[in-house]
Amino acid sequence: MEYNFKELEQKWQSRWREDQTYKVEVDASKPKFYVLDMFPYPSGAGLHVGHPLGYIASDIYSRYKRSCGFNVLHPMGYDAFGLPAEQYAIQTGQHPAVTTEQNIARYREQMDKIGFCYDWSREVRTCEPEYYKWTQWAFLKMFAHYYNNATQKAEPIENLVAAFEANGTEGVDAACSQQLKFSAAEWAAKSEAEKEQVLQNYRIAFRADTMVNWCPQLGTVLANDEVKDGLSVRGGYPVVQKRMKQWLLRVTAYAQRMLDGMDSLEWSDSLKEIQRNWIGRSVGAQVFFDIAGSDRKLEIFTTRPDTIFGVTFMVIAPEHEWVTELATAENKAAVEEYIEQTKKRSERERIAETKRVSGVATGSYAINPFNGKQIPIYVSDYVLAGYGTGAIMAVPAHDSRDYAFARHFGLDIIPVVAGGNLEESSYDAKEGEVINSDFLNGMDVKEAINLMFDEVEKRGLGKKLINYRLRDAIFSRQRYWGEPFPIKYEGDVAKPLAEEQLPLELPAVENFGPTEQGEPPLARVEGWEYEYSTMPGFAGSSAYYLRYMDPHNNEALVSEEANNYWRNVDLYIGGIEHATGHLMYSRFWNMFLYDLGYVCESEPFKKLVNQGMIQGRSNFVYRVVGTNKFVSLGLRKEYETQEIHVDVNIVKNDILDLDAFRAWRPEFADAEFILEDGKYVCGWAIEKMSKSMFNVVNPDYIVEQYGADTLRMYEMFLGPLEQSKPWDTNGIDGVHKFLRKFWRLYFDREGNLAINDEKATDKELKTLHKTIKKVREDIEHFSFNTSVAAFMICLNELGECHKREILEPLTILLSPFAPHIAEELWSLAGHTSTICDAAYPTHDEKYLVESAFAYPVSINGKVRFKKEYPLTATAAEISADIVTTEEAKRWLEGAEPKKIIVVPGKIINLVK
RNA sequence: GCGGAUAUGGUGUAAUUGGUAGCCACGUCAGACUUAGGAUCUGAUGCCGAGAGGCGUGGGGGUUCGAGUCCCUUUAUCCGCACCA
Repeated sequence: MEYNFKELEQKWQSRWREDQTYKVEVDASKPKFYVLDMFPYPSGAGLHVGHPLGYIASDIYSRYKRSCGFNVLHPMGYDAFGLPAEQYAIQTGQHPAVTTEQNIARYREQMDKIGFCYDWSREVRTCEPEYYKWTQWAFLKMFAHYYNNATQKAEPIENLVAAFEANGTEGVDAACSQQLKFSAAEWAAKSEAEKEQVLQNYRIAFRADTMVNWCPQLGTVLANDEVKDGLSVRGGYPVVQKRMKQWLLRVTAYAQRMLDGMDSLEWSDSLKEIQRNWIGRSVGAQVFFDIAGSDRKLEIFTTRPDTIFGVTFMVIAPEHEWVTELATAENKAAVEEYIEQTKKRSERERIAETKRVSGVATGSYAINPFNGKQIPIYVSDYVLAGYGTGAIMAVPAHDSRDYAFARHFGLDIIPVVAGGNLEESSYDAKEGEVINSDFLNGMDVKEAINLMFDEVEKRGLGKKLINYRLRDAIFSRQRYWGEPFPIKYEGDVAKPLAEEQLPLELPAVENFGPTEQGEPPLARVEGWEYEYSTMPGFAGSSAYYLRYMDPHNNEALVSEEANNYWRNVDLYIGGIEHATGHLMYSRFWNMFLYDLGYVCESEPFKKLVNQGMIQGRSNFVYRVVGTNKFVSLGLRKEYETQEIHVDVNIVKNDILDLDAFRAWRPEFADAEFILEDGKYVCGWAIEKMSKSMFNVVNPDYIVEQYGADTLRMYEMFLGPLEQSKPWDTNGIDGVHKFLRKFWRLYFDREGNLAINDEKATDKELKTLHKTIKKVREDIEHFSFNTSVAAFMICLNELGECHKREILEPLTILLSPFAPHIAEELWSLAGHTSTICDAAYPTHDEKYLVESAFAYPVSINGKVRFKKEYPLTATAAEISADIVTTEEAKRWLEGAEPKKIIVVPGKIINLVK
């Protein structure tokens, strides 16, 4: 019987579907395990061969865990709201719901062919009202809560109102946009609208007038993680800064908890580092500087209060609220012109020109609170409005940016820390002896910083403060294809809908572009009395892992019972590109729900593995310039040639299929070839997988040619999961050959089923148990490439063997990797239940002992011995030969260098 | 500029975590079978050398009986952040 992968893969896929083999329920009798893939955005292009990499890894792990006796939750769904579908709708008039539906069908079809063990009864789609009801619900909860810094958790906004009524802001320590100060009487005197205005300063979901990333081409604002190098991540359009009224989420309230929480997570260090940088915690001092001739005080933030005696000027951002006020009559024109100039520059230009020094004096002066010196105040765009207070004290001697500015404008540079060469550059290091600084002189920098924190506070000039680079997340998008906000307006006052009114469904529209007045598409909907913006892409993906636990519950996001059982994700697999977006928002969202008692774990994803990206491997042909002749790679130097991308699907092992090439495009129909050794060899390069480079390899094509099991194993065999690597179809034969060989183990040379009950030899048992140990350990360590290699070694060692005692455990061992062939062989061996219910084999140590190494130290250090043990030797017998380090030492002193020290496994380290 | 990662045959990679470098594959070469096939099987294959032998994990240095692995230094590539005070 031949290995007919097509037939048997279809057979088992439909059997799994009919039997609902992979459907799971809460089962208190078994330990749970939750394996999750980052759900895909269903784009029109379908899946290419790189997408399933992580899915295959998680599938192998799920099947393995299940086989080890765990109740495994392994769901899949779609992140279905988003920009591309809407952009497509604007161009074609096709409703995003329609194209999304089509794309999902295509994705599902492609995924099914690979044989994943998802519980599809739990599928979620973020664009469906039953799902986004809970996205809106969470938003309402955030609107109704504030973050209490004292208790370090979210609390109902009513508590805050009660506090205001009792004592005003006195004693309130809450996360907010601005520090406010008012008494109980002042609070009582406010109108409803004014009170709401104040509360917006504290709500976790709130509306505010802020600087946003505005993308004119997309017609919407974007969050920081959706902008890269001044361009939108989706589409690559320029982004400008603009002041607008927007919904935001107060993620900054959770900055410290997100930092602390990371200690307990099994994430890669590099990913944790990216999140730490993004949060950007820095400890410093807030200091108020008097302004000469004004009762205003300029508030700044500095991490180097020790350098305050070296301050020679101040700088405020062009967007600083006092800019025009600080500009004196004679400087007003210059300041205003500078502000105008800055406004015109896009974010991208600003980034590109970071080395250019620009700025202008306001004409006003500040007073150094420590030495009374008057220092000029400048405006410059090297100070950012969004960080700290938008104003700095400049210490040119010890900050390179201040140094460049001072040099450019000829300002004083006063050293206050000994070290460096100020003729050339500033001395930024946080070490050395403090000089020119009154009472700080002679101290070490770190000592001085700490003293200054106390000193600033003691003199009433400010206080020690922790600043985060993390910004509150902008939560509205001026787009159609997203969750509507369950918010109405009375005047300018936001009124939330009641929970019972959810979901607020997205209405149908005809035209997906902005209105003539520049309003979002929802403004076109007649009778739409709610917010016109919709929620951003990350809204729907922030809590989807919770919904999978209980996807059809209409009473709660997730029932307490389901949540207490499944708790959180044990293994999360996905791309690193979500490091600062989804993975931050999800943690924030989950922590918020945890504070409110809706979920039982504060961290959503215990262990996270980032699979690498699969790049494309392009192939080239070389056309002799001006002809329709194509020259093979090795001979191209002899001609003047032009390199042309050729479809990788008509190239095999870099050899071009000449007929397929002629048929590929009409202009090549009468192509001639200059061959080497009768073949046309193509050139190649590693590039991004994209249609324009003809290097997209479709998984369906591979499944068609080799079968899903081969695709699964080959993707794993390609290299370590975390590593990015090019897709290279050359080499897939090796894996396919392995599966065919595995298949043949069950049959004799005539093709008859030949599995028998003969007793296995020690050698065969040794091979089996070695393989079991290796494969199990490799799966646990996500080292799937080496486990595939272990299977191949096993087969090479086994040769021809039809023994049930060997084949059955091997088949179970293989089943997570190649489930279809394993199922088929399992049933051929006479089993009626599916193989995924079979217990995963465990190894027996007694078959593993083979040989031991010894490295005694001879006089010249060159002697090495190896001792072989018979297969039947036990670990105990080998241990008897071990000479401990102490004994070895004594023995070495006796200078008998040829004696052997034997150590199985671990080798002892000898000291001469 | 700051932070992180990586570097091993013609190619993808492996190495008991300091212990025989190159497992397993691809590719290549040779052979077998064969109504020449993109099938199957066997063998060889790091480099130099006829050989003995020598060299060899990006480069240089160090620790060690012993280094791909640890330390210092340097180069290249990739990723993240980037006027964050």
